[in-house]
Order: sequence, then structure tokens, then C-alpha cells
Amino acid sequence: MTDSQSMDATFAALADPTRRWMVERLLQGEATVSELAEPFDMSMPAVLKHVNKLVEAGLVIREKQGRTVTCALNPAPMDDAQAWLQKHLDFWNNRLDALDAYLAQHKDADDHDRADGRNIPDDKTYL
Amino acid sequence: MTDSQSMDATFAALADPTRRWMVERLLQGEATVSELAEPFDMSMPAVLKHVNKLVEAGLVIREKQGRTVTCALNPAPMDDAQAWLQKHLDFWNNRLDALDAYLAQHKDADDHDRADGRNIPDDKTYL
DNA sequence: CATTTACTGAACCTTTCGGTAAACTATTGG
DNA sequence: CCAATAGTTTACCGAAAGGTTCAGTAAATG
Repeated sequence: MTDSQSMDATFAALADPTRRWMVERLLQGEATVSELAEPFDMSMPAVLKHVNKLVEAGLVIREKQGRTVTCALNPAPMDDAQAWLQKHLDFWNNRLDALDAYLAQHKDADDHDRADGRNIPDDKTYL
Repeated sequence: MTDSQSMDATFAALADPTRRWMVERLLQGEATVSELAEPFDMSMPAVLKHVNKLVEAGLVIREKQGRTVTCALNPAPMDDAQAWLQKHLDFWNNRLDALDAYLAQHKDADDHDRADGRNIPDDKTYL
């Protein structure tokens, strides 16, 4: 699977509150499928589909022990998604900092907001 | 919209390579719908649907000027998604650090890997 | 005014998503 | 051995995703 496809799967997996809850639950430690199902008013097959989607996205590892299946978290793909977001937010913040610098350098006439508010400039970009 | 729903929309919006490319493009500065469509071998209505999904997720703001529509990025929802991932990865790293500490404290008999490798322990959790 | 340009809307198609019910497999425990 | 438990598979459903085509609207432009 390419990086892009892997990221597709990761973001898609996290785009559902049921699955995000499961990730949070697994952060506390391993859990069986039944334990993951417990808080939800949902049939087992429905739960299974969610778990499988997490497994396919590489976020969860399953291990069968007798008749029970224990699930464990593998945060590596989440790390990639986080890195993608981080990279973009950093870029954005640099843009805003450059805008700040620009405004500071030209603060002869008009007083501007921002420098705390991080609001979006509704005029042209300065970078 | 609740926080959870907003995060659903954000993650779902980013779960598509076309839309991730659009976000990257908009990071460079504003763009019209046509400019966003340009690199894709895709009909305009298809592009429109992607743009609208980004707008509905709050990631993009549209402003009509004459007959063209300029799109601008609003990274606030991305910030929320990033924070969610960050929180969870931090939690996970703390767990691994605790495991390191545990292993260091009990390193009488067995030599273990990790402390660099960040591999997943296949036995019970220590936290 | 006529035509291109830029976007929008509506209808349609196929695949995936999120769920169900019911039947099945394989442990585990009495 | 029998029954409860844990999980899986299959078939089905309605809604949403991601795409298409074709027609429509409204602003620029010759």
C-alpha cells in the first residue's frame, strides 16, 4: 500500500466516533472484541466491521487466544497522520507569522487585530 | 455541530487524496475552483463535491467574486484533529516510557530490546 | 447582443459504509 | 457430551461517497 492509501485508511478509520472510542479504549490497554463491543448498543457483526476496519488501517493488531481475540493498538499510522497535520499547521503558522511581521513593519497608519486572535485575513495573502 | 461530529467531518474530509491535495494547494494561497480542479482528470461537478465537502467540514471558506469563487483555507478544524492525535500519541509514549522504566528497574536477569526501537510489547501491559 | 467562461444543479450509476438478522465454528465449562 | 460463550460468515438493507452527463445560470468579453 502506498503512503497515500495508508493515510486514506487511517483518516477514514478515525472518521467514526465508534472507532475513535475503540482507539481510546485500547490506549488503556489490550481488550477483547467483546470488551470493545460492550459500551455500544450494536450487534456483534457491526462491531466486528469497525474492528476490522481499524485492523485494515494498521491501527489495531489482533491475536486469537483460544476462543477470544485480544486487540492491541499500533499507533504507527496515527503517527503518520499526525505528522501530516503537523507539517501543514506549521506551514500555516509560518504564513501567519510572516503576515504578523509584514503588518508590524507597516504599522504606520492602521491598527490591526491578530497577534493573538489568529483570525484569517480576508484580503490577499502576503506570502 | 458537536465536537465529535466536527471531528468526524474533518477526518473524513482528509481521508481522500484529492481533498488532501486541495488542502496542500490552498496552503500556498487562495485558489479558484478551476485552479483547484486543474491537476485532476475529473469533471467539474466532481471537483465541486470535493470542495463542498471541505467547506462543510469547515476547512475551506468560499467567497464568490463575480463569476469566480476563491477558496481559502481555515485550518482550525485541522488543529482539533491534530490535537486529538497528539493527545493520544502522547499518552502512548508515556506508556512506553513507563514500560522502559519498569524494564530498567527489573533488568536483573533478562536483557530486553526497546529504549530505541519503540516496538510493541507482545505481553501484558505494564500501566 | 452573442458567446465564451465559471460555476451550479439535477439525475443517474456503482461502490462503500454502517447497520441488521440468522446461521455457523470453535472453545470452554458443567 | 451438552450447552453456553466468543467470534465469524453470509446475505441483506438503506444511505452516503465518488464519479458521470447534461442542462442551467450568471458574469465577462468580443
